[in-house]
Amino acid sequence: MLHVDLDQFIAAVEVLRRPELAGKPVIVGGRGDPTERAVVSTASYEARAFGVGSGMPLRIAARKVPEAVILPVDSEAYLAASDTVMAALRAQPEATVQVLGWDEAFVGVTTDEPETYARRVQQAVLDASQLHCSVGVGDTLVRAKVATGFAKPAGVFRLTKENWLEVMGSRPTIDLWGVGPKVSRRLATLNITTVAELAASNPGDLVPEFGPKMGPWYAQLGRGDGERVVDDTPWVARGHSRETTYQQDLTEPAQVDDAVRELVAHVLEDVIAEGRPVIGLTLKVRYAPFFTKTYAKRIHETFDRDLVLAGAFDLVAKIEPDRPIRLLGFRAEMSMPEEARKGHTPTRSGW
DNA sequence: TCTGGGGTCCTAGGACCC
DNA sequence: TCTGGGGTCCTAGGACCC
Repeated sequence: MLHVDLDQFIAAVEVLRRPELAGKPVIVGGRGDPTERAVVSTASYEARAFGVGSGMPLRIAARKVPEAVILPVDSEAYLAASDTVMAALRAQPEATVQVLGWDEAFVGVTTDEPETYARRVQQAVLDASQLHCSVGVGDTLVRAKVATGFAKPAGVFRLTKENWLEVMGSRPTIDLWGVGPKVSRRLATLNITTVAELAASNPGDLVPEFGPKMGPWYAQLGRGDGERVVDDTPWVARGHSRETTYQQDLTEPAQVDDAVRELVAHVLEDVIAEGRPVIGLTLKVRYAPFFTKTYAKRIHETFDRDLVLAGAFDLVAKIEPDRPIRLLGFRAEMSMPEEARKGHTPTRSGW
């Protein structure tokens, strides 16, 4: 199978509609105002050369590259570009397409010449969208996904059982898709620092540290093994949430009340569009300066706005008083159609 | 003048039941 | 008087991804 990933997706879309930006350091984030609390969504190669990367506070990025062009996030434009790209992928002969986000997808296909097929896919995407992409070829989803990292920019790379350890074995575990800073550190306490060491580990040995599911899963990840089937089953959302970081910390209860009403109203719009009842609520609170608490409760299946709002205020009542609040998030979990409980991947989530 | 916003899934521990 | 063992549900929190 193939893993297709657009290069510099957001920055590339911005440059497409503003050609004068080509070759300049472009940073996209927040409302495009580096004095606000926001982070970088994407930086162009030119901006990355200055050490700017996604996730970095916008004001720090602006300080690193004073001459950068800073643009607001325009999700509708990216979604439209994404739809064009995904349609081009689905139009490929015999392709099964599993969308992972705005700018990437797995493409399942049976062919003796995957590199040739990959080049055709790249050309089709370019023709349809004027965007360049990189393609990883693999015999599992994990290997195809990891291969794409070696294909950038605009290339093709193959990673299979045959060359997995040769290519990945000496790399740190954090290079794996699904291993982050915390897990790589915990693995290191078990004397596992490289992919080869993880691949050679006994799955059972990881259970005490990571639990019955995650332990064996990490061992499998180290070998590059796992799912081999691209699944194009439509995604079913588990829930919807809204978060807001306030430019000024909230200090008054009345401010919190207003903020919660607004978040709940927005989430309910999304939930109502899904047409499935709400069964759970979570309130996330980031207290200034920087620690986060979540409060959750289950509720009986309901479509009723007032019941959801009442549940939200049950959770608000648990907020620690006298602490300034920097962020509020509200999530509504929805009941699932029984047949959709397992196995689906989000088609769209952030960037 | 640090640290977005949208998601998914897993785990620990307590409550409660038989 | 002391208190097993299995199970489920719920809340809180952790980790990761794009």
